[in-house]
Amino acid sequence: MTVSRALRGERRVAAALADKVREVALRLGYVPDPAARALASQKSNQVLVIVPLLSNTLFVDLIEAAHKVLFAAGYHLLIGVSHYSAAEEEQLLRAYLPMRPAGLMLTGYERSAGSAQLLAASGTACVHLMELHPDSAAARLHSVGFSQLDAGAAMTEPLLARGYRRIAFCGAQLDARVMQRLQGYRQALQQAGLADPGLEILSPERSSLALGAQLLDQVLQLGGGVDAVFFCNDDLAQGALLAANRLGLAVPTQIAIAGFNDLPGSAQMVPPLTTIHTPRSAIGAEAATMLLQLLQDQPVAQNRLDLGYHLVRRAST
Amino acid sequence: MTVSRALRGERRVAAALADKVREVALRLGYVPDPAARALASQKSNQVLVIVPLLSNTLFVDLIEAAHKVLFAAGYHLLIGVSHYSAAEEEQLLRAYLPMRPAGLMLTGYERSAGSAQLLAASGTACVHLMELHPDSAAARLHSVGFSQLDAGAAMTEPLLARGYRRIAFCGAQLDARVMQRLQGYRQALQQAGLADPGLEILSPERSSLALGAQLLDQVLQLGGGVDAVFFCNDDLAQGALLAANRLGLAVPTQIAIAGFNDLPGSAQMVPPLTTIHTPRSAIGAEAATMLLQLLQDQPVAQNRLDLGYHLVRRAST
DNA sequence: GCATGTTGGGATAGCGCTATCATACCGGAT
DNA sequence: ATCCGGTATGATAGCGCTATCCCAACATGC
Repeated sequence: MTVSRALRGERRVAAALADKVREVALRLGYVPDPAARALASQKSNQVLVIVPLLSNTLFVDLIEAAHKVLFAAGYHLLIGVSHYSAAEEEQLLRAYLPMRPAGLMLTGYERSAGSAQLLAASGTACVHLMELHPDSAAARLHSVGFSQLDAGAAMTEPLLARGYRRIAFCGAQLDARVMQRLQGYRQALQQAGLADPGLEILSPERSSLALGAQLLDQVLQLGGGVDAVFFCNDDLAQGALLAANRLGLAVPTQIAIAGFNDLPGSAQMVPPLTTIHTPRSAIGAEAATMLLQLLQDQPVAQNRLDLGYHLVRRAST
Repeated sequence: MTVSRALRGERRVAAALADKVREVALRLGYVPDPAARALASQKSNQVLVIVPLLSNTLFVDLIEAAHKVLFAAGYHLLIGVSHYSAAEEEQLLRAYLPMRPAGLMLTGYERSAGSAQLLAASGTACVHLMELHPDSAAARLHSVGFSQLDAGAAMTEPLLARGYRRIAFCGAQLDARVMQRLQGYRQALQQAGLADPGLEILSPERSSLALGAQLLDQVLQLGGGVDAVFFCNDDLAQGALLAANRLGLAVPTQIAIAGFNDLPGSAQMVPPLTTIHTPRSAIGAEAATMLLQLLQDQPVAQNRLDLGYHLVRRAST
């Protein structure tokens, strides 16, 4: 018992004894068995993270930052990929929750009834990423992110201010966050009296460069003097920029193109892409810190942490 | 004991009884505790995968494919990211090996002495990804991939055949696989009597679009009529293509650009990028299958599985 | 008829930790 | 000298499974 306590730093063990224990453990190469720990204490040192995709830098940034904070605190990440499917997410929860993860990090709030039930039944501490919970008074929920709706407006308004009048919106994937950005775009256009549902092009397909090119094509077929396009994601916008290049369309003079997320390649594009920079690493790190506080029964300063975003003006608009 | 056996399908349990057990387990929502299983059986159902990076589609493809095969067999992935650092890899092994993963999937063969020792001491089944082991007779080692050296030559030779004479090589990261591709490039040039160490530009930095642009700059400063550049990675090549576009350099007429790996964006570039397509998903899936055979003590058909690669000729050369 | 499998089911004893309660010890108040 | 509360250490009993041995029941071959 004393060794167990000394190594975990739990309760008080005389400093001299604790040092000796650690020294001997090191010398013998003794490492506590995580399985036995988990069995005896009824909780593991794993934190389950479920992201929609791994092939988007966005989520990788989140994971890397969270890993750094949690690994330093002795926790390990168990990474699940839901492919934007509530059913797959539920399947992952069903598979991983029995491992009694110490905590959870989930993306957004949209999930199946089964998932919600599993989560409630497990009672595991959970932090939600990317989206803030709409109800700021929901004290039981923890979230770190920014307002996707505001960010959508924050891209649209400057475009309006610059004089663009027929601004199309291209969305793919159509997950909750994309729809919120769309909502922000709509509100901004409405406020300017320029709303037109015909300017919205939505596709349920996975976001990609190739799809960006296709969506630009659709925009061009709209006619009616579309002078700017707000893509819900930099992937799409990059694809559109390349397509414009292929078609000999001048950006931004013939058509302006804007994206969202500020992915690595966006600054390199020709012309460089105007986009909204989102603080993925900070979200991952802060969410991990919040989870750690939850796990250690420390008071959490804010259960709804808004990390904002900012507009990055480049030459594509 | 009978329930345990019925649920695992281990040994023979009367079919009727086994069905009944499963039915009751389902009804009660009973799921065996993985920690208790791990403690009693001295092995977990987790497979540790260590990749250099998550921000490269290459490794994500590997992981997704391996996950699919292993998840279906009841195993879970424990993903570690080494950032191309042998020290970080060792740290990950030190953290994760005590969890007694059922198996391991590692990238390449370069690792620290400490890592090698940990691996040997653990005796865990291990499959190596991407690179084939140079010694095909090393029966104890299991690998799935392709010859990086041959692939390097397979890009260089067609360039020579097309009449390019001053072919530069740009490499970043400089991990083992990049160096093998470089070797293939060298051999091809030597065979053609066109070798020139001055045409090699190597940078230890992380591969990125921005670095690709910088490396292209360096190539242009070489002078001497460089007519083609083989980038060790599509990231770099894409960056170079964009940079050429910015500089008003015509590709491929003024300079031809080739990459490696056939990443998603490469076909979308202007002009589309000539590259080597590598079978990442197949490697992940086959490696997982091989590991599964190892875990179930089934005979493994080949302990060194060559999945090849192929040249994708596009307009950038 | 008996030794010799073979097969399905069960009893027992851990796996290596931690929760919990007990105890020893110490200084200070009575 | 006794009592008492607080603190450091220790004894005990599991956590929920599986490895292993055991046994009953029945089949097989000579």
